[in-house]
Amino acid sequence: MPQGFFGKYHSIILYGLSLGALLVLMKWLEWRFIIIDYAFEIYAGLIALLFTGLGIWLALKLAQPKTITIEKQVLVANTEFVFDENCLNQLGMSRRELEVLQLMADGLSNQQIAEKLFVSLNTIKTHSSKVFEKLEVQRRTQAVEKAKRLSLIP
Amino acid sequence: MPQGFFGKYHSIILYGLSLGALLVLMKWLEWRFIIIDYAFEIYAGLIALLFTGLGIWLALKLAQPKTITIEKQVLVANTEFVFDENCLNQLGMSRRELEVLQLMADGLSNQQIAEKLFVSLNTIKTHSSKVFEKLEVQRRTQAVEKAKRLSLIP
DNA sequence: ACCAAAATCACCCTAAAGTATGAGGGCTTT
DNA sequence: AAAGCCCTCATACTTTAGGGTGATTTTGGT
Repeated sequence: MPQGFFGKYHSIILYGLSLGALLVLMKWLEWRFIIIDYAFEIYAGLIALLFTGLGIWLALKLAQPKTITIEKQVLVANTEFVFDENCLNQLGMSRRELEVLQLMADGLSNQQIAEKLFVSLNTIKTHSSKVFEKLEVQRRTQAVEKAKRLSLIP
Repeated sequence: MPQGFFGKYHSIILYGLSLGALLVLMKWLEWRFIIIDYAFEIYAGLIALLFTGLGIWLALKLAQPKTITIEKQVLVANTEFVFDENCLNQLGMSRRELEVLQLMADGLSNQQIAEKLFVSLNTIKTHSSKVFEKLEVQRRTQAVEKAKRLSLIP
């Protein structure tokens, strides 16, 4: 702010300085040639100047800065994955179905998923079918692709 | 410049005019009614108050708002995809095989890939088998997953 | 022009995936 | 208590995927 301050408010500062210079000049003239009749006006001017400056200073100091949020797009290789539960509910997907979907995305076969979850192959088939329905896809590769797009899985 | 001058510095001009007007007013008041001992102090206080307010107003009007720029990082899905040709050659993957792999990643069935590439289903099967060999996987879901990890496909 | 790699296709077979339907038990909501 | 959802499992069937082998044609490079 130090150098920016003069840059931004140089008009006001110059105004102040010139007014001050003018007053000094007038005072000098007054002293030189004129009787001090206008002392009051001069003082008033000085006070006005001073407190104008004070007001400006106050305003600049106390003004709460406006925050401008600039969204900077950053390409991140692998972002922290935030699970979109809203989307999950919206699709009506159950926990178990999501679990199966995740394992599907890991490239496991239905048989492997069944073993991993200690259920039968048929159960996994049922789950995967429902997942395909809810994701409106026909194949597991499509399901995985779509689930990733919807942030259901990393 | 004439109207531009006023446009740029009208605040300053108004300030000057109002200062002058105030002085005249006070002088007039002084003449008219009051001879008080502490007239000067009162006037000075009024002036200080008034011009402090004026300064504040000026600062708020003229100063471009103090801004705090917050750069919010927006995570953008890896738009720029840099294809790793080295890896491709290292694996001994051919163009056509990569093409099949890409379509596989889009969730297409072998039949759909065959239609899209104007070749027979058996050809696609041959290609996909070779892809699986070279990627050392057993299923297409695994192939897609690994290919993405290796930056062979977006 | 030749060789190697790539691309194409076919056939057969098995495994896996996917569809459809039904059914029973557990849980929550109404 | 009934309704509804979820999870489970089964059976039967169709489709797709994948492995293996072999063959022909294109293509790219020395």
